[in-house]
Amino acid sequence: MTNITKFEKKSAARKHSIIKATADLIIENGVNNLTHREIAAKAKVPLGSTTQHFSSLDDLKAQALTYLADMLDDILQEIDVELARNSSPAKLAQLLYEYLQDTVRIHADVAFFVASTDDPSLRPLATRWFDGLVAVLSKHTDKEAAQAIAVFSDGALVYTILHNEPFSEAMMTNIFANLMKSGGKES
Amino acid sequence: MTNITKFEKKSAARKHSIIKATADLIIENGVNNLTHREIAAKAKVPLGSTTQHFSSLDDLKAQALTYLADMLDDILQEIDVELARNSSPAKLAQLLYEYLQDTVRIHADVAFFVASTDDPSLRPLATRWFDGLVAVLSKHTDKEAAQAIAVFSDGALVYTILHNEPFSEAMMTNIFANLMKSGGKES
Amino acid sequence: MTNITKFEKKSAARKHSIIKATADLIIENGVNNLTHREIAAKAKVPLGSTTQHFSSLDDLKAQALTYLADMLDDILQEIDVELARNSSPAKLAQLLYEYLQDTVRIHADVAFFVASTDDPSLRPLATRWFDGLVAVLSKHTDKEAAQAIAVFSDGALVYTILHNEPFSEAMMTNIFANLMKSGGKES
Amino acid sequence: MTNITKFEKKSAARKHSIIKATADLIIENGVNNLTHREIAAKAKVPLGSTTQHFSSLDDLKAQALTYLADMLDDILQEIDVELARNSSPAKLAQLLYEYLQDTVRIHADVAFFVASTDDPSLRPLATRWFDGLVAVLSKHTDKEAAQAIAVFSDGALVYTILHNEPFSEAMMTNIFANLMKSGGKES
DNA sequence: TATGAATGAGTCTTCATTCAT
DNA sequence: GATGAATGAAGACTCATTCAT
Repeated sequence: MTNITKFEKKSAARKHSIIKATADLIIENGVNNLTHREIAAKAKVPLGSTTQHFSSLDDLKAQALTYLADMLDDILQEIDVELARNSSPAKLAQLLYEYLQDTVRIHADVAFFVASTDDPSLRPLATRWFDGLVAVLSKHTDKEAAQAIAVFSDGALVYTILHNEPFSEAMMTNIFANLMKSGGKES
Repeated sequence: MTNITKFEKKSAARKHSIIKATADLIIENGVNNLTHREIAAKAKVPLGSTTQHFSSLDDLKAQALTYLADMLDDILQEIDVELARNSSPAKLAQLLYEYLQDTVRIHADVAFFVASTDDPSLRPLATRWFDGLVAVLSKHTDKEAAQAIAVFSDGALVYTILHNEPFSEAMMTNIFANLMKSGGKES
Repeated sequence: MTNITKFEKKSAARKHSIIKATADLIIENGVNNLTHREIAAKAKVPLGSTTQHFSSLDDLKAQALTYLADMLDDILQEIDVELARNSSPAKLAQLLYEYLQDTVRIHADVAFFVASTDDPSLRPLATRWFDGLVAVLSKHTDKEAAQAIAVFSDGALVYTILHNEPFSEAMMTNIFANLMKSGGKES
Repeated sequence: MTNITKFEKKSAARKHSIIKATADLIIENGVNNLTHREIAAKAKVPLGSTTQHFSSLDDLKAQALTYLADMLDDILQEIDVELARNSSPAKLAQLLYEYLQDTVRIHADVAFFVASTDDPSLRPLATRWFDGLVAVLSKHTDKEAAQAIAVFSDGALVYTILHNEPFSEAMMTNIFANLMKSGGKES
């Protein structure tokens, strides 16, 4: 390993720690309350580092949101695996209920939405979860039901944020049962 | 009409025009991008007027959001009236589809959500639509189905914002049919 | 009594209540923290009244300080009367100690000083107490001792403000005894 | 000298020049009439620099007052040295008379007093001179006389400010003679 | 390349004073 | 004369971004 690569590694590590700190602050304070100073403090790097590696605060924000979106992909994969074993409405409800209990992830989801409200170029981050969920569900039900469930799950996210508690697992079980059944019949 | 009431009327009118301008800007630019200067320009009043009647920008924001929320109540009442005549899933889907086509109103709804994300005291504004819709729907189906439809409709709102087009009316018809039927059975 | 005089009386009463409220606020918040709004609120008069009867806030401040200075004259007269009966150092110390315990009056004295620091035209208000005390004391001791005691008493005022408790009465007795004795001898 | 220390030196120099400018303005205009703008103009630095190194205007004010207080300590030390050689009342009167002739220093003293009137946390600055003077005097007379002289000297400061001329040196000589004699006798 | 001081544009907010009613 | 809405000047403060070192 040459010195140059060492440098690069070090630099990349620092860059990553800044992205991570930014992501943490997005979860904590919301996506509209970022400042270079707070990010530098959280990441324990000099202020200059937060402008050195990123063309602007918006750029850094976008990268942090992307980082968070990648994280959400992991949940999706877990859901995919679980549904392969058991795709009953109750199982699906359970999996989504767990997701709604994860403060970090639902705040990340909110951040995608809020950010894309101000900057349309960030919309793909906000639709990634929706599209992914539809794809996973489509393996077990028809496309229309999959979409219905995905839309419902976004509604449940909103409910959870506004009520400070996840939408009822029992009701989700019933609802998913109906949506999947009907989906199967109608498509 | 005495001079005093004339005064009050004029003053109230100006205050209202500031609130209206703020509401317009919320719809146009999002709830996180308000400044006294832009509000004053939009309302065509001097900068000082925007602080004369409101204790802070947050206060003004809250009043503008309340004004928008009151506006949404009107739609709800229309839906209430329409459903009294015909509460079929297709009719419900049609009414919500119309709502989702109204850019101003869905952006208002988003503003409630986004604002309450940063300031919990604004949450009641964000839940007002949800609670109202549940109340209206409860006249025609059981409570659980009413909630399911309301949650779904929030999801459809998110879908609409993120995709720049309302969620399919046809699919909503199917979905509501299932949710209402099931609601009827289970309760 | 004609209507006009009634008006005048009413107007004068209102003006006086504004001056009184201003004086109260000077004691409470210091002479540098006056606003028309707070004065109007304290006096329970409309905002306009506080500018109608006074050419400026500085004018109002000056009148309020004059009102307070007049109040201090009363103490001086009491001291004068008391000293006529007993002009011993102990009596004098007791009288000044009482004065130093009166929060309102010492804050008034501070206000004169602070105000005259910013506006030399107010200096006469600040020297009125000093000059009056010298005059009263001069009846019982020579001029030089009278001045010495007056200067000392201003120092004791400063001490009292900074230490939040009056300067020792016992020490004042000793000190006055020396200053008066010496004054008698040396002049 | 490394680059880093060069940086620090330059930065510290600028910070110091801002504090110095603030101190100058306190002497010139009084402690209640500071603005960032005037400070920046006086220090010949951009407006932003006056907020870069100080958390608030109050913080800057406090640092400027501390700077002035440190300056006053120097006089005290001179007095200490002089009194070691000759602690006669006449010498003491001469030293204090010199002090009262120094416009900058007496205005600094006034600033401590006025500032601590609005912000009790600044009181230690205002009592520093008094406590120091008592300590120095205590080497040459008893504690009570030392306190008496210090109180008197605060009174003489007030006199000087209000009359625009120092209190008489001759009278101070007499007064100190009496206070020290009595002190000597009573302790 | 890394750093953080420097800058200045822009923000909210306060309030004396004016003046229409 | 009485009122309080209207105005705008001025203030404190924040912070993204630049750039000298």
